[in-house]
Amino acid sequence: MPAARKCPRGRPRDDELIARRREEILEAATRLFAADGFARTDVQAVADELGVGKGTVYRYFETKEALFLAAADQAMHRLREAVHAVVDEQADPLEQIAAAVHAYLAYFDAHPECVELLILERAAFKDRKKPTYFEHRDANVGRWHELFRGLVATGRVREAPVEEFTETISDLLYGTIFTNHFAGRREPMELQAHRILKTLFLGMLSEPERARYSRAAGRRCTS
Amino acid sequence: MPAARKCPRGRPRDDELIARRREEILEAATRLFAADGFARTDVQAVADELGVGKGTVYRYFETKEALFLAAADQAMHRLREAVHAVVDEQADPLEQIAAAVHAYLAYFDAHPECVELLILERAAFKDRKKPTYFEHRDANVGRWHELFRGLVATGRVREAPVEEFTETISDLLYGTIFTNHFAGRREPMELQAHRILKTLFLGMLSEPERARYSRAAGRRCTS
Amino acid sequence: MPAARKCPRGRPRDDELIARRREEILEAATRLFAADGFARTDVQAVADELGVGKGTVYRYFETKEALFLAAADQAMHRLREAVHAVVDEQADPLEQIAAAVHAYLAYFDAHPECVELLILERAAFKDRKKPTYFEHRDANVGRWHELFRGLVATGRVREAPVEEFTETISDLLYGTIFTNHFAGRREPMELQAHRILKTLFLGMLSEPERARYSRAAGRRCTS
Amino acid sequence: MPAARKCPRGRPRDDELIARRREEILEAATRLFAADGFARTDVQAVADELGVGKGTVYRYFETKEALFLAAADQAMHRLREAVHAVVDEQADPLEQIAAAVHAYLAYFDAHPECVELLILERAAFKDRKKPTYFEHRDANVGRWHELFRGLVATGRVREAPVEEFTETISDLLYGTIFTNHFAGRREPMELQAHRILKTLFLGMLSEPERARYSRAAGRRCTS
DNA sequence: CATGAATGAGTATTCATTCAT
DNA sequence: TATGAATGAATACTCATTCAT
Repeated sequence: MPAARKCPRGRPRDDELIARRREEILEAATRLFAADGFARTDVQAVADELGVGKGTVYRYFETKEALFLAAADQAMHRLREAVHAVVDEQADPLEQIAAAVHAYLAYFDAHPECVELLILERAAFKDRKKPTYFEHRDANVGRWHELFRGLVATGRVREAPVEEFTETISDLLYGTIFTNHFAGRREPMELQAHRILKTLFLGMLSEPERARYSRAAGRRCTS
Repeated sequence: MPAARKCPRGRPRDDELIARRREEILEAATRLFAADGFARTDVQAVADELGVGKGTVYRYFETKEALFLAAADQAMHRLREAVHAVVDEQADPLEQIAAAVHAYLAYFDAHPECVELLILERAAFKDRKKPTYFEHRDANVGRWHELFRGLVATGRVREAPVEEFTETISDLLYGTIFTNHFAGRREPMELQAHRILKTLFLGMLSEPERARYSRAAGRRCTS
Repeated sequence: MPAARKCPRGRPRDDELIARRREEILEAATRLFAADGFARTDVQAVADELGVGKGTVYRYFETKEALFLAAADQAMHRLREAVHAVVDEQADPLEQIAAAVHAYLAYFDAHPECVELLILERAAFKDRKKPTYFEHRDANVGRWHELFRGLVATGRVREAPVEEFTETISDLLYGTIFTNHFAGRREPMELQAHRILKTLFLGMLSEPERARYSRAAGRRCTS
Repeated sequence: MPAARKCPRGRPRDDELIARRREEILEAATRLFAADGFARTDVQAVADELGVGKGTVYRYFETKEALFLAAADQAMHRLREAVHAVVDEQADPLEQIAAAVHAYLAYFDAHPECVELLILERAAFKDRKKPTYFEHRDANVGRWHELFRGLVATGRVREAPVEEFTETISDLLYGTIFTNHFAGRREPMELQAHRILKTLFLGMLSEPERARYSRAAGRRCTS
């Protein structure tokens, strides 16, 4: 008799154990993939890192590819959670934007491996899959569109299609984390967030030049 | 007189042919690397594409890696040339900025393979080399710093360290080409350039909100 | 108590099987290397010979080179054992020498592949390693020096530095196995051993000539 | 008749030039093959060493293999010449033997590359060719047989088939040059020659032991 | 369930040889 | 005749995946 195998009353939470193990594998995988790249990381190395057999890793993830994609997905999930958490603390929409920018930069500042994962995913799975990053971004963008619609309606943000704002912010942040990571930029994260927000909110031109530029742009559009 | 020792026995080398062949290899390589990734592209495939033997490719590039890096370098060189060409046609500094943004986006719009190359380089050669993109960027940035110093001095751009401007523009453009390429964004390139310039120059806020934000930002800084 | 942590999850390793497999691989490798040379022997061929996958061979030996050197080492070990076994059966030192000579020649007569291995090792690993043969020889020579010292002391062998004897024997045997193998000499092994021992023990000269030669040599030395 | 093919009076000695060039190539090849082994020596390297094109080497030797074998053959030729030269200076047969032993050892002492060539030839061309060394040896051995027949007839060497003597000497010398070269033996060449001759001529046993051994050997043979 | 032994497809690189010039 | 550009056959080694224990 294989016996109580964890006693009467219960045999509880094998599921929990399984979930925890899954997380552990994903974390080890993230670390190693980010450090060595997809091709140069052996599944064996992931198993070794955890002190388990290689077969065990394969019980949790069908293929090396699935393991990698799950790791990328996890990273994006956590980014989303981190951003949501601070956004929800703010009432004012502009403050929400500011909070989101801070949280976004802070997340990748604290988890540079995640930037690596974004790159690696593209390099390794170009034609097999829509990038995880954009999947997550698109799932989120509707909410920001609404927010901007409100801001335009209340006259706090200038008139323009709201997509212009979300895309610009999105691109700027995306480019920033890459540059931070690849070029090894050492600007303190807080200052960087301020700089970005200031430029996004106010632009670069001086007051007199703004007027001139607006007029010129207007002419161009109506011509 | 045996003539200026100018009768090199044997088949003479044709430098021009060599240079042309080199370019051809690089172009085929760019195409294939971009299409399939570094690891999945055989050197054999590059040779086949050109109808030459594999050994010939190796006569021109010591290793597959060298071939790849040369392709990436060529792409960046051409970007630089394309940008310089249009910038030099403009006299007004703000027009120069606008021209550069257009040219940058137009280049990657016309050569999406180059975006791929940037990604692949990072994924494959993370620790072996400073990314080609940033090497070229850094070689260029001084010129833009000066330009912005002039704009600040003449009061056309608001007071701020010029690095803030160059970095913001740089990051925004970098993020934009990636998003365009990865997420398959279909916004017409010209419109995109306008959107980006408008936001960079004017910011997002409405006039009344600008005042409020400036005041708040000022308070924060002095507190 | 979960029992002496002696329940290693998973398939248990079978050390004996591993050792046997190792031997088998070494034997196949010896055969093939000897037949075709180092360069012309594929690791795949070794695997095929055993009906296993190539990867399996690499589980046991890190590189083709390591496989080869292990094969050479095994051959020398066995030579040593074969020689020791017969030497230990003899009490008289001269008989021991005779037994060693017989065993040495018999070993290479029975295992001509081993002669090949000696050659191949030198040809392939000249600058990477002290030849296995000489490593083993040097590990053994002390014992023979002692034996000869005893023989000189008891007046059974003429006065001379004992190294002269060991080196001469060693060189003669070494040259003999090479010549046997390379030139395809067909002299029966037993006769060959007798011929060698007789010459080593008695020399080639006739009695009268010995006297003359000794005198001449003496003159030369004292002059 | 294809015309004077050699012109009127003069344009002399192309043949001589060709022969000289051939020698040069062979010398460079010997050096490089000995240093790096057959497989690791590129024909290109031989060409570079001489400052000529690779095609030129191929004009003189059909294949890399032919080049190697010619180099080995040249080495053996020179050995033969060196030995003959000193032998012919001696009148007494025993002195001739001594002179040959000296010359043989001196040759390989001065040209260690030749030892390498012997090895390499065996390793690379085992089944394609009778070793050059033995070809040359066999071409020579008849002469030594005669010499020994004379020595036996005149009672200067003990009664025995003359092959016993030539083979023993041959094997001992062969083994000696290998050991010298492989094990890096540093015994001065002159001393080594004396040691070898003394043992060959006188044997190792003391006078009393000789008698005993001879008797025992006799018993064994007649039993 | 966990393990790790076994497998074999997949690939960059070298270099002897040829032959157009 | 000499050259060296072009060629492509040949080959060790890795590592994702499977499956017997």
